[in-house]
Amino acid sequence: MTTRVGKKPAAPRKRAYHHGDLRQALVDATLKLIATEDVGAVSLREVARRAGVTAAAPYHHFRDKDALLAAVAEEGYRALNQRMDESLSSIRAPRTDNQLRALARCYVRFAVEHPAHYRVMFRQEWGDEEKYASLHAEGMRAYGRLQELAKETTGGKVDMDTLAFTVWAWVHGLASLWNEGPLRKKTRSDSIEPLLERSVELFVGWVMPK
Amino acid sequence: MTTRVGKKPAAPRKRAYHHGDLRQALVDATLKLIATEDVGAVSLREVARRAGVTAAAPYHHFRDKDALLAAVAEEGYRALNQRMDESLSSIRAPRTDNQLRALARCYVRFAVEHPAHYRVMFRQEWGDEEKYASLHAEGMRAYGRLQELAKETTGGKVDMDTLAFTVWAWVHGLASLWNEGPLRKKTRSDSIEPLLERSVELFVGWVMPK
DNA sequence: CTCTTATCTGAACAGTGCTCATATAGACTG
DNA sequence: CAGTCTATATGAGCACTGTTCAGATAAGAG
Repeated sequence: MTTRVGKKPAAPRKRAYHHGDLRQALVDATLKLIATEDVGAVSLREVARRAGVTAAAPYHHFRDKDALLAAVAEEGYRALNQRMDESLSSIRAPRTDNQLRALARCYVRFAVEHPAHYRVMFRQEWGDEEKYASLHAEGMRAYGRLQELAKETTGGKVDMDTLAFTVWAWVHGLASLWNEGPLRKKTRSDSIEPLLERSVELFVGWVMPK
Repeated sequence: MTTRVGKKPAAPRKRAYHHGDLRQALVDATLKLIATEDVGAVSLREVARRAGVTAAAPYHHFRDKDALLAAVAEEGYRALNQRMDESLSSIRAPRTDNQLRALARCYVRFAVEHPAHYRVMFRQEWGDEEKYASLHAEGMRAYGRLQELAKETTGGKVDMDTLAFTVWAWVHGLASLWNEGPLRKKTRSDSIEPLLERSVELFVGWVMPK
């Protein structure tokens, strides 16, 4: 039947079929949608509409709506990872404290610049790591950077995972609290930058005292 | 028909057409729903169904679905605040480090024990603080505890708000990362307790060095 | 007792996720 | 080239959703 016969060995590029590459087009349409609207405005039908295709077409590329959103989330992690790489490689004095500063800043900035996208990345639905394996893989790449940094900092002797977790919790908390509101209301500025800068210095002072 | 009590001041029993306190019944039904299912399973119609009422009835008590969820969120903050109060008042040696430990533990535990409820409390929809004034008020009561603690810690001299924010970000991050998955997968235990305990000691050691 | 008002119903509308039989267009085989 | 074969897209349809609205009903005020 329509179950895979194993003939097609992971086509590197989907050529011009009916649409071209509908899968990516759907992901892009979703990204464009959540860039302005919030994630609640994402409906499979609207996404299909924007891709110029019927409501049933996406089901040939994604198992269901969650599968599309998972692909969007995965691309979020990819973008975040790339940004972290760029940020780390552009440090003049690559001491661990500067690396922590760079990672924290670009993590929080990414989340604040793309709130809906960031929210999709952390939906509870992605819990099943077999079902969403590639998403988890990409997410773990991000965590890997924190782990490496933690290893350098602690010298591997004490509880490096706890440190990495705690750092992640901190930046994720800053970003989430800002994006979801309650934190935003307590500060004068409409930018997170001042708060971010102060929190970073506070935190770095704790983790890496001179 | 069941018992027909003449007076009905505080609405003990669901009565026929006009049922005692539908508003609270709807909130309770939602709470019962998200105690087992996740928040995506909450539909106004299902909640109405469980309250033994038609789909249109809730609209006499809540402007829309979000208004119901906001009431649920508000009750979440109330429960959290109560738990924090109890926790703080049951400390033997009320030093600031013990207070921070207590707050962090009971905050994270609440979030982990009621993941869906906690998630509702931090929906981006509550951004409008005029529209959801009472919700924001209850949320700020929770933040107030952190602020007080930060004031005691810093003696009011340095950046107490930054400290309070950072602490909040930390506990919120721990709870969120655990609930939404990525963190959970990196630890052996199916309980957050070991990780929580280590993170708490790490953090307290930073904020309040001996 | 009548009248008023808050509450609840039943029906309806538009929109959703998803399935299925059917149509079509590239790609593969001969 | 013709003749498949299969992935892709369609359009209709189902069950469900949030929300509105005219009308029924109950509870309380006069």
